[in-house]
Amino acid sequence: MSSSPQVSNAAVRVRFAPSPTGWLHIGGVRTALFNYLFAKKQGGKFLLRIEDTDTDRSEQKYTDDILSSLKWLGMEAEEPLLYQSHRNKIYHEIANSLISQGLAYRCYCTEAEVEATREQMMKEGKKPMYARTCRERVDAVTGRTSFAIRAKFPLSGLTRFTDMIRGEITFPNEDLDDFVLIRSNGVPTYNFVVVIDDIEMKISHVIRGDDHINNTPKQVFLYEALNAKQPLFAHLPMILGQDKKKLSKRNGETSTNAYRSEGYLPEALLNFLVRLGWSHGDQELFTSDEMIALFDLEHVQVSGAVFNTEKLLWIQGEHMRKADPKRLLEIVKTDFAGKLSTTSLERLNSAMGLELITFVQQKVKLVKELAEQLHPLCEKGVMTVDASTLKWNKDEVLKNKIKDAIRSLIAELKPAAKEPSQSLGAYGYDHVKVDTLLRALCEKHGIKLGDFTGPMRLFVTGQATSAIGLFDLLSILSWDVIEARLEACLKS
RNA sequence: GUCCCCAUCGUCUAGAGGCCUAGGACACUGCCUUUUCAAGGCAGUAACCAGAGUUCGAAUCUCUGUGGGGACGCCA
Repeated sequence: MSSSPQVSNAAVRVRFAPSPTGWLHIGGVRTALFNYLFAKKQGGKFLLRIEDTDTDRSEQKYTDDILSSLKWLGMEAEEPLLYQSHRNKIYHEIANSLISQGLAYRCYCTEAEVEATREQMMKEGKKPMYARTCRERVDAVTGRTSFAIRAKFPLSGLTRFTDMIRGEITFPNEDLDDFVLIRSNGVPTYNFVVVIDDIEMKISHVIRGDDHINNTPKQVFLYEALNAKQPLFAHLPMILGQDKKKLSKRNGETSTNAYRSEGYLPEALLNFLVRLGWSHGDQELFTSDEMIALFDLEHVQVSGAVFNTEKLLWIQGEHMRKADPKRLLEIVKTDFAGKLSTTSLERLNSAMGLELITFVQQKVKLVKELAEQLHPLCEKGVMTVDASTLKWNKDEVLKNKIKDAIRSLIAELKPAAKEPSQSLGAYGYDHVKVDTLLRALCEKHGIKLGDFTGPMRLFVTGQATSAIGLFDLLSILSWDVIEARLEACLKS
């Protein structure tokens, strides 16, 4: 995504902070996008942090995927990435300092004990929480060496913060837990490190999914405990599946690379995503520059949005038609080479290939479909086709008339193509001329144009449905290929 | 269960008290165009969760109810 010149506002710093425990989630992309757009619009910076504190589930391949997908989408970090796994020492120092200030404490309870009280409270109809057994403990428990570190969260009062999208949100402190800062295995938790790192990175605006609203009071407590200035919070509505529940693998495709391999263009995916929870009047279609110029938090929706694949496909089609054919050619070559043969790929690189793309991109929506359409058109030989559905199978007389007409057509075109490997377009047979010629032949042989073109289209395009008209094909494809395919048609 | 958030066509949304007999888009239906159609053009169906209040006036403000979602982890 390119960025138009904006006023520089160095104070605006936002981040996208995924955890590398899965492929880049499409909902994560929307979060990243809103952060990115906000930063670009304000002239601030977009940063990236890898939240890999969950050592069991974090994997390098997922980090690689997140980075390559973001690059594909044109949203790259403007400062070096921060990896939480590299900052363990700092987290421990801060935790210990909180203990010495009386803002955190060591908890010697085992996970099983904590789990037991949680279940008990649930049964009693209370909010499941830690029983605060170790909160006022002064010494270590005899016989136990392993401990977690917990926040000493206030027992009463209110914690509030202002959300830029929803206004003031208030939580009674008594409903909040003494959450864990450092696990007994020494690994710090999300709620703890997110605050430390946002302070370290000088994040001014935390823009994230609204599933984090409930985490915010815990984090507000930590900002105060660490004596740091709170960032401004903006909680985005969730992206929902068709079942109106949080989008997950169960109710829709969530990995970004899946959309790429389906043949979606990055700008189309972003355009679709930006309209999920944000609007600018009646405008549906945005270029990447327009998104940056128009984006604002004021028009972000508060309620969840269902991920609508049909609309995504429509937006994709709109962007496909506007895309630069040269760029589409490159995408076909890098992402969809497998849809073509060595020969068709080679011939696609010619002027003919580019001309075909300009036609096919008007009809087809996905780049994958573009590649599939292009293959038989660029192949040199005769394609195997299923002629059983042709109308002429039911009418022997018609079939002969059509074949006669095709013979006449070959007889007329063959001498015209002085160099058979050239296209007839090179000899003046453009769309209009082909049109006139075919209509004249139909009249002469007493057949309908539709009946005439049916079998020809099947054999020339090599497929049942073609995104490009026969008249155009006859002038674009090289004559030797057309002739061979028409001959095959005569033999069928 | 407890806490938090939310509530306009099937879906994405416009809407900041009168401009709303609620607008746009996707999808759907019909028609047109046409050399196939998967493109294009035109038209149509379709919504303010309910009830009270505030007001001359409410989709817009308040309250209650209902419904939905999210969070309640030594996941992030």
